[in-house]
Amino acid sequence: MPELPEVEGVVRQIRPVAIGKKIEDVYISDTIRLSKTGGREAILKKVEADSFIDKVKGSQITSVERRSKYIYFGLRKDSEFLLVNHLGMSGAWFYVGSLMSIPEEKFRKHVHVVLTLNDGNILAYSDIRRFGEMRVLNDEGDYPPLLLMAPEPFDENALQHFLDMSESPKYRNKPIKEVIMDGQVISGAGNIYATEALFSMKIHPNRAAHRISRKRRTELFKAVVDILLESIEAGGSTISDYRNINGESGGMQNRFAMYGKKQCMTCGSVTKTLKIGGRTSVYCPTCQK
DNA sequence: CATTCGGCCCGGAGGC
DNA sequence: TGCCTCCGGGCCGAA
Repeated sequence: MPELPEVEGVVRQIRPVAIGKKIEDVYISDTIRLSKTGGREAILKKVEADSFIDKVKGSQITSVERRSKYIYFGLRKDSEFLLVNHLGMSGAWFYVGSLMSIPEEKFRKHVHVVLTLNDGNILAYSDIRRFGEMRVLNDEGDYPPLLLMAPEPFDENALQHFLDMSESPKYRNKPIKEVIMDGQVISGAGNIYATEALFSMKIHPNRAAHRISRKRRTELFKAVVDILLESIEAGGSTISDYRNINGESGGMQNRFAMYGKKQCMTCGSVTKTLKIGGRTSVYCPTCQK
């Protein structure tokens, strides 16, 4: 499940091969078309398949940026607009000569959007679970949730934002893990990195936000930033479906101290799990208080 | 009016 | 082998 570090890795790889290229053709899978016909909105949100093609085909890619867990493709055709993509649970981009060059069958058989570039290669979007999203927007304002996202965690105002939000009426009584994973409080940290940061700080995931001192919350925020940076460095985490645009897995999963562990690496206790904010949360009952 | 909760978009994995 | 259940990021609408 791609979180900030995985999306950052993808963006860093797509940027040099995509910027300045023209999108000569666009393909949408029959599966997605069928979903739209059936009144559902798998992947393509608020836009019909043919309308999506009309808008994107013939445009030039002017920028590729990450914002939280979203990828923003800056496109230009007559005027500037955005193609915004969220990878959901299992979204992956592949930059290849043809679909047959996508390394694994499970990704090949779930390709739903293909952008043919004028360099002879394609950017193919595969999404096994179809939890991903694509939107065509004039700007961020066309999709208001984007405007509500917390600052980038590496921005200088992100810490203050986190401290303020975690003390606000809406969040102060919530479990700290749920607060960390809320994209309006911290951008880009999901289950994996929230779990790791809380373990490194020895904080119980169910502790109410306001029951942690400001000083400790400041340290916790820094722990989140550190784990995100470490993961970017390691090429992201591959649990099952994350791959970079060359089909390679990340390396961060080998450095987890708590996520997915049956036993605490520090004290040997059997770990416990709890449902927090609807997500499975693993923690050490001995180390985390 | 604000918060909470279930639904939605799904295939794959694991249990029986 | 085949069916059932669970899982999940994030938004949305109903309660």
